[in-house]
Amino acid sequence: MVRQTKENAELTRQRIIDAARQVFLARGVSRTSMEQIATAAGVTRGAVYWHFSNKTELFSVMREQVFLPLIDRMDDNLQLENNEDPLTQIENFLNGTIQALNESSATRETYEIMMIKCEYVEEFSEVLRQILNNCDGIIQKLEQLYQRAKNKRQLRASQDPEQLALDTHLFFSGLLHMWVKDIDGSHFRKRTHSLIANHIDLRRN
Amino acid sequence: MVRQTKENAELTRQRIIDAARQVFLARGVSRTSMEQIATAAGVTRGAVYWHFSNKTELFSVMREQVFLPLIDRMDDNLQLENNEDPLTQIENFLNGTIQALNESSATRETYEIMMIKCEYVEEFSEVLRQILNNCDGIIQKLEQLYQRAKNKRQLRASQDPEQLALDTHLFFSGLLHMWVKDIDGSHFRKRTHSLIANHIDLRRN
DNA sequence: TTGCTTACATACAAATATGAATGTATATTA
DNA sequence: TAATATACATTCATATTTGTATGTAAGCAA
Repeated sequence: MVRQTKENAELTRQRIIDAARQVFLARGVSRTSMEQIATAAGVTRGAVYWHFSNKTELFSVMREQVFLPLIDRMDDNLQLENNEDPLTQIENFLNGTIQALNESSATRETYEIMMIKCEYVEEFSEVLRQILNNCDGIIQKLEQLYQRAKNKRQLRASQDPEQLALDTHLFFSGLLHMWVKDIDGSHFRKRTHSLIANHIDLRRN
Repeated sequence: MVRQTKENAELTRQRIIDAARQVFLARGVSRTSMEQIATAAGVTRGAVYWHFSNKTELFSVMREQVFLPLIDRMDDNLQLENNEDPLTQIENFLNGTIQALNESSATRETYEIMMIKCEYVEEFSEVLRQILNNCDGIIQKLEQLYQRAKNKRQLRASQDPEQLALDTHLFFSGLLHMWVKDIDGSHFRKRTHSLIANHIDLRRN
């Protein structure tokens, strides 16, 4: 088979991305060779290089396929116009992210690759900066929501929205890391819901 | 120079470990070759292979040089016999760990390597399990301290020591990650102290 | 239908890495 | 002080990986 139709080529491209995710997950990004990805996708390196100029680009595409939609969802979920009560809105946002991990293996695997199967050096340190920037956005939105909660007297007195937002972000950042590392689910995965509820409850008036 | 005295050999060994840390930090563990480590240490690969059987062993030794003392310090700091008030004890423990990062570049660099310059696959997944186990120990001790705090009526009513311990652990886990990633210090490093104080304050009666 | 392009496969050259084997001069020990 | 073990350096054989270059059959446009 030498020349595919356009749609088939698109399928091949996606198969390569999926294969890359599998191999990255199993062997780590650095140890993964283009040959291994090609084999896993059922093509040769020629095909991989035709679709992607190198491993870094392939990694970026894989990452963006999962993260761009995720960021959109976050933006939706953290909208200020939402008329739910702010604290519940935050809780829903946190739960929603965990739900995305539970429901989509591509999302789950990509998170795992990015957290414990990737070394952030050279070309990859750019990715780190993007992550940091994304964090900033989330923190800002959390702060605004906490501010609204404060205005509505939902918070116990003397709580600073900025500090609460940072605390929540760090909590959730830690939770995601533990969720990913806790592969067998015994420690954290099963308790996520109550951990989040408790975290929010600490703030409630 | 062909045969060193025992003490000199020990110095060489330590130079190799320090060199490995530098190269791991700059290039990531996977991309680092024994040759690069040797060059950085001012020896040849022969010397490196003489002291360490392979890169994995060298990595483990580097890690343990920093983490074993650190775990000891944690154990000391979280002792129940300490007669300080429990919440302050937790706060001191958290601040102490951050202080260790600030004061020792070896500690700081090793943390950074382990968090964003290492891929936890194959031989390295064992390390992940060790980390998880260590976390369990910390969580348990935090829980006991929160229990003592509760007995002393330091906590606001209806707070569960186990949940508080988990929340604190996740907060601190996230903080360490952000601390490491936030290289230029603009986002988190400078505010660590107040973040910790605020986290503990949320619990105080 | 012809001719150009596409979507790959195959082949090639260069670089890099590893572990082990071997060499060797000096510490150390008996 | 002779024998041996140590602390390396040097050499070697063997993989692996990468990017590119080239080949090729089939799709597609004119």
